[in-house]
Amino acid sequence: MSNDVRVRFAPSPTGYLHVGGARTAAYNWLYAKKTGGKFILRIEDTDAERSTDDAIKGILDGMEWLGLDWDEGPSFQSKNIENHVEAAKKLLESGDAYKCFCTKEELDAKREEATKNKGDMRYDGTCRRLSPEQVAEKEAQGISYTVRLKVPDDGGAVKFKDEVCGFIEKRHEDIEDFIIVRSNGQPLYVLSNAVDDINDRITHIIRGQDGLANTPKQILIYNALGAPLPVFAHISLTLDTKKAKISKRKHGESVAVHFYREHGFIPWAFVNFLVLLGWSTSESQQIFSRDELIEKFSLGGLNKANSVFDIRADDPKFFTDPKAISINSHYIKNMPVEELAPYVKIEFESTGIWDADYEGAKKEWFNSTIDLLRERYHYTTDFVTLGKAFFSDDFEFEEKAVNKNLLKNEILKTMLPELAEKFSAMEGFGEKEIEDIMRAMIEEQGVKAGVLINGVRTAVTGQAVGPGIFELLIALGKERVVERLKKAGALY
RNA sequence: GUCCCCAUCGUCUAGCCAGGUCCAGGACACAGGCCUUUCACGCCUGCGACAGGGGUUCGAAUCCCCUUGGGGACGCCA
Repeated sequence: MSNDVRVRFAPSPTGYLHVGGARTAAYNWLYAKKTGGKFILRIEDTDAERSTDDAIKGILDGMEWLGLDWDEGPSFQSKNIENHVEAAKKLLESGDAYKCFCTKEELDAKREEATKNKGDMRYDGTCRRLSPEQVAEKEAQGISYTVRLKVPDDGGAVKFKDEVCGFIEKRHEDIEDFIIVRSNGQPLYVLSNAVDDINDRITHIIRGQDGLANTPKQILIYNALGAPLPVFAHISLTLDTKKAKISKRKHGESVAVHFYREHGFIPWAFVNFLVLLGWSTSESQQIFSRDELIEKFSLGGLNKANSVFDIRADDPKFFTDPKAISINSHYIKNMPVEELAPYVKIEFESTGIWDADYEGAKKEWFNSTIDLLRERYHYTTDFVTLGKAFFSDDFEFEEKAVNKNLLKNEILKTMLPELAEKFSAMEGFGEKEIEDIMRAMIEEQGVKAGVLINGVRTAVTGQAVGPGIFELLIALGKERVVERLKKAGALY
């Protein structure tokens, strides 16, 4: 592969980074990594009305969190406006563009008319037919004008090969003379975007299929400007369960990257999930390490058909696409504990139960405890919710668990404190010894094993579920176990 | 309305370009089972799709056409 591949992600900062954008960014990033090329981040902030600094920060934060690092930028499109205007001037001089004096009102009226008659809504070319004298006259009158690209009327077509959509052909007659500069002199997206891509020497444009309709127009601009064409790859769109394009407006937080960060996702797990939405290997492999994904990624694996992001926003069990959860859960269970620990640390810090010793004297204990717990967790946040009792004395007793495992068995009211005594008298706190003591007590009192075991679990963790009891007690430590068992009587 | 794109299990998809090995494979979800002190994990089994119709062919999920369905673009937004 050639080393001068240059790809870009060019979001407009009108809101947080959403899953669709992140997915597009990920494909670009992957392609750059794969080819040893450069990944450029360009913020298309020319819509001053809608662009905000918060959104810029949100996008940058989201990209960083996902680990999608860029090689150049972020550059801001608003800084390049001169270049765009310059390009338009060139186009005007070469005769590839012309001035249009039609007012917005006239245009709106014509469009409305066309809508009413169910006709063509495209520009009718009125000003294209103006003679130089007429143009001069209108200019002399001080009438403001937009600049339109003069689409060839030679009966030809724009033809190009898209890496995912295949060969595409659009007849010139089907493209209207589109506006490239507003009447106030400000360039428009089709122009700005193309000129920036030319200036940034972008070789591969990997973007959503919603950009497909713009492509023939932009190719016309490239051609008129004499710039070499990049390779295009228009990726499928991400739809919601009703098959509509996902948007911030409609779906709110559940499509925001930061939402997943807040809900305890491992960033790479989320990238892994996102990439699979419209891309696959011929083996349908599901889990990829970073290096493996980079190695196996190719534009050819991109699916043409749109894919559905199965947001289950209203489903109490899932809250988002079950597959995303499943992949996250897989990473939590299988990634090296040392790599998981930093993510758990973040949760601890924000909950205020982080202990610096977890990275020092208690590091071994901390790592082995999260290793013990992670088997049944899906999110990093689970460590501070479901797992809180292992790290803090300030934990909740679940009512259901207390009812089922403690209150139903009156005998535990005395057995538990008794067990505390026995544990307390132990020299160490080994698994074998703990089991022997508990088994003996079960025998002695003639209760079912599960009664004591589940009762102890609830008494020391407040929950009805969790790791195997012996491992659990060791993880908790003798001191905490004895203390909590002693207090168990008070729960009745 | 005009132009463009797409179409395999509920969801993500493999297979399609180079037709037979596909009564269609994997993953998630779901159901059942095993394991088990709980809940998970893990393992096993099951449920479940080539949108419809025409062609071409000895043979079509794969090629062609039509229909239907879905999506996108059509803005002096990006």
